[in-house]
Amino acid sequence: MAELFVCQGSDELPRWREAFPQAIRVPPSQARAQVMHGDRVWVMSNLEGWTSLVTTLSQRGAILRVLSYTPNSAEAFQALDAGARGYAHALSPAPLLQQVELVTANQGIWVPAELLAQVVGGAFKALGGESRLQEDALALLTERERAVALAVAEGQTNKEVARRLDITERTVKAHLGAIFRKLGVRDRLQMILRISRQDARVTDPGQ
Amino acid sequence: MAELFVCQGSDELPRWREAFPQAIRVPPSQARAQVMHGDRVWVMSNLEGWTSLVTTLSQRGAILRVLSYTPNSAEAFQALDAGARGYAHALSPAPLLQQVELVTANQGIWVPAELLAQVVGGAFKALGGESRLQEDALALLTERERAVALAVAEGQTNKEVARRLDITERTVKAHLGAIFRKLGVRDRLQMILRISRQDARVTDPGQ
DNA sequence: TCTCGGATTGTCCATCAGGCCAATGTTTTT
DNA sequence: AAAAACATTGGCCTGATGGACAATCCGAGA
Repeated sequence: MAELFVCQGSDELPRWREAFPQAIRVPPSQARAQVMHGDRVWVMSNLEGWTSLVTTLSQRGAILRVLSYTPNSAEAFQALDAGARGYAHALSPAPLLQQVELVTANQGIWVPAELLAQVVGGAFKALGGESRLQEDALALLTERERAVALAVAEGQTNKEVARRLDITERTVKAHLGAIFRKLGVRDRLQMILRISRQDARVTDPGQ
Repeated sequence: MAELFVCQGSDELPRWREAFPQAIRVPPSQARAQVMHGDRVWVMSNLEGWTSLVTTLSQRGAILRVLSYTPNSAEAFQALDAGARGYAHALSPAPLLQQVELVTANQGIWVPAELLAQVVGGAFKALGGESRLQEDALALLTERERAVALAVAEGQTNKEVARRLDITERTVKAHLGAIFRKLGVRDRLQMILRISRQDARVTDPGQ
């Protein structure tokens, strides 16, 4: 039961490597030859013909997960329809990837919380995972800090945020400093990754 | 984070008790009062108004699973649509129930394998068939530029990227300049928003 | 062969980002 | 009432960032 990662030579995905240090990288040309029943396989959605590859390998009895740089519901459907059991952002942090691994290895389906609603149907109320943790991070902030954080998360500069909130750029910096301290990040980049992308730790229902 | 089992007085479900010895049985009348955010809840589908109960509790932030004596895809859909993350046979053996627990506790969805195709397929149809892949912003970049972009998208500084790729910080800047030009963005923030968070549009104007 | 795009590095420079120290006024909590 | 937290702004300083202009090397084509 090998752990395999099908990708182009260029993609190293350090976070993925961090999550699965013992896994094997496989070029798409050799995937069909190497994957066997029971293998756990990750496939990048930027490969040529990834859907047919996923179909083939899942019919063979492998557990398929698809990673995408641009997750969207349409692609998620393609992945699931092709037989994948998991679909996530290619740049997801290691704990999240391990969570996906855990879920899919146990006959579960894993898709990003924000796509869940669309995957299951119109009115699916998915209040789990990301949104909750996301709000946890934002919940640590004050009203004003949250406003600054959200503006910065849209890619605005301090000056632009200042104009939008009608305060001085200096004040924006003050809020940002407080935000960084509270969230334990070093700069706006890390902050964005913290509040706008999925973050998860594996839950062990250890009785 | 309690483990709760909402059922009529008659249902004892020894297998369920075996799987979760420490769990609490709750009559449906008290479920709304006792369930809190983060609780893991199992609901029997033979209860009056189980769908609204599931909806309420899942919106409250609990993790919902539905157990049925007569599993079928229609009911599975109802359960998922109401916010449940798991759906299984009420008489499933203990290890399977624990598996459902594990999967759903980790943001996964669990439905019986024989219903999987219909659930996924149904959602697929509901959204209007296959759709075209949006062009990948990363595809516009060269091999090296992509590597830089991905590293930067993880929140790394130019210096860190330089170390990782074993090039000068100056070269990193050169690549970034080319990336910004190609993607039409002004800085790394905008680039990240561009390559790692493309909005999920299902609309398909072409065709 | 000669040109073109890509990878690499350099210097110079204006701007941006954040940290540090400090201040004032308001609101909330104890 | 006193303490703590929050919102606001100031100056100063260091390092990070990105553009402009320019150079070298290399492989793929015309």
